[in-house]
Amino acid sequence: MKDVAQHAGVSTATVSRVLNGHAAPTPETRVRVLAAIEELGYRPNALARSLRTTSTQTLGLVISDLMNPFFAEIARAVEDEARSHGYCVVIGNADESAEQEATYVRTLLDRRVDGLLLCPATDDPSLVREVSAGGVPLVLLDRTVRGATCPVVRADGSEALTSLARRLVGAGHTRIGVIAGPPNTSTGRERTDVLTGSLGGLAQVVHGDFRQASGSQAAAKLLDGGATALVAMDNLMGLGALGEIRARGLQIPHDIALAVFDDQPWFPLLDPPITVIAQPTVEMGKAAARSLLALIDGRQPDDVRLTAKLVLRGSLGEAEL
Amino acid sequence: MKDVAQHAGVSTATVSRVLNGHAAPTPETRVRVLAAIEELGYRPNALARSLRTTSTQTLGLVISDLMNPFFAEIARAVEDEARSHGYCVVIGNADESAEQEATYVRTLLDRRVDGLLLCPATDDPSLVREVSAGGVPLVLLDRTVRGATCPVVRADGSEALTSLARRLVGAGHTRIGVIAGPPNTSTGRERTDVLTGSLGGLAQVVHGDFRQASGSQAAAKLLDGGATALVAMDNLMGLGALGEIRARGLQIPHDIALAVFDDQPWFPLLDPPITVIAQPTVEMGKAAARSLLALIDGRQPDDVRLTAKLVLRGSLGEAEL
DNA sequence: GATACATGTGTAATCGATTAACTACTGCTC
DNA sequence: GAGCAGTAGTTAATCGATTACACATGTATC
Repeated sequence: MKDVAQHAGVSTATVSRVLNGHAAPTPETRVRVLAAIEELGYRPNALARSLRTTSTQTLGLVISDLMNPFFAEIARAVEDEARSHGYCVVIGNADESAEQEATYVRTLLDRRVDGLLLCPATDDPSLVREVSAGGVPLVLLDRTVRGATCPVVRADGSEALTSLARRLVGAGHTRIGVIAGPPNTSTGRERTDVLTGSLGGLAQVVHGDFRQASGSQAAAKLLDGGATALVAMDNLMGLGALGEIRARGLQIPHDIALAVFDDQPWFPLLDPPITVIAQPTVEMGKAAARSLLALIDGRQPDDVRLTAKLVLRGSLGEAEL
Repeated sequence: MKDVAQHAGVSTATVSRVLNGHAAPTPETRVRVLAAIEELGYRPNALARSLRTTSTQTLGLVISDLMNPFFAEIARAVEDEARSHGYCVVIGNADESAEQEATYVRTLLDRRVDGLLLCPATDDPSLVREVSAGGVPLVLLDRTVRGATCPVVRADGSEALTSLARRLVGAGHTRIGVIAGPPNTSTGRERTDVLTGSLGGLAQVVHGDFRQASGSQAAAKLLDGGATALVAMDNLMGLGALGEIRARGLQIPHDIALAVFDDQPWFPLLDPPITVIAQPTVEMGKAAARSLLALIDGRQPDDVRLTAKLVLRGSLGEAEL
């Protein structure tokens, strides 16, 4: 910057003003400075700028797993929305581990992100409190924690789940296997509670960990238990369940009915196509980014609840008639 | 930091020394300082540290699309490897657009990333030159550019592709549709060249853009042209092709043979399971991260070429016998 | 007891920007 | 021509760390 100033015959203050679009400099000076910048190929140091202004124009996003297409799409949406407002996004992979999540959150705070989006690995509120205590704007995404005091953006699958339950019961299923998420995550618990609630005593629940392998194992256990219908509570466990069903040579929906929470582009390609509860993923990501930006801006955004929808495609068999 | 120093009755220099594990401070002083840090909940400002040390412990990763599972997995692998070496990764989504790619690269340079991983959207070398001119360590991943002067990490599918071609020809296919990537990307061009080369005159090529919709369109065109086999050059275009095949009610492999470049976890679940050329995605990501870290470390890593493998699953029909 | 040397800590410059406070100049009014 | 306002630009403090250098103290050497 000093070089540019010298080159243009002005002080660094003037260069800075030109850069930040202040009113002061004459058009003439402005042109000279811009020419010098151009000529020297000068690019301002964002670190120095941030240190001085205490704003990094960066959001932190901590999610459980980038390879889970659900979170990848969320990340994509957050990134798009943030960029359109001039913000960058730093993504942290927590790998469904609370410690790694905490590590990442602290790293991001150390780097002075302007705000943080978090998909908490567990519903333990201590990390959230730590962030809030630091005064950093925080929005929870997809999952919440016990007694959360910050804005939360999530999907509401209650209606879809009860409707799904009604259909399964109506079609005469009496042993319905639920491949549930971890009970210490809000989504894991809530979805399962709603579904088993509407199923009366017909549900058998096995908890997985939102990963493919656990889906296979849970499916195996439930099939052994005589289940005639399976509901997987996220797309990766659904993938695992599908693998197990295939490995046993079972036919959907004749031998086993299947529904999965969270849609994927390839579900319609299976034979039969898979019935799902589709979450408005992109909208969730965008809404969360918007809420966070509002918070950074000093406003106090409301919680957002977007409804997930039951999409019937054939894998439930007669339950869809 | 000043507060901590005061609290511990030492100077900021000593605090800094304790923080950075210098030999100097007495165990006694060290304990006092650490106690003060603990008590005040002090966390060093990474921005200030970076400004002074000119090292951010951050890598930049610019990819085409986070929602493409191939890139998501790459990102995941890069992130894992980087973290295990104490580095963070900032991910930028270029959306297969050269301008957006350039914008992102510049943003990352402005933030003084210690090194950059780039999956170039086109094979135009100007952006690469710009980065190199700035003296920032750079490694290309998956794709290269014309006359690249930096390390490149990519998959080599030649063997798998020629082997695939041999099988298709051997099975008597005479009109083989190739859903190719954009000709201005190195992977798009090279894969297509190798395949059409080994197919003699039997190939019909339609170019897509590595996205699902283009895969459907290309498949439609090729099917209209009488193709009896399709090869999609990436997983998203493969997804699109599958959709088109299904929409027309065609049976794989009876009516149409299909192979896809790049494996996905759900390909084995289709009926029949899809034959693919599997890339060592995770290894690519890790290798690229390692190369970049080596470069940052002042060493001069070699190019890496990992071989992609043909995985026969049934969607080629008699070509697999 | 003076000299040298090691050791632990403090002082102050530095990284590269922003910005409040100040100065110099121009032009206008009375 | 003094006084005042307004404008363009400079000087220097500041953000929060690191680190070269200086300094004080304690120990070993002759």
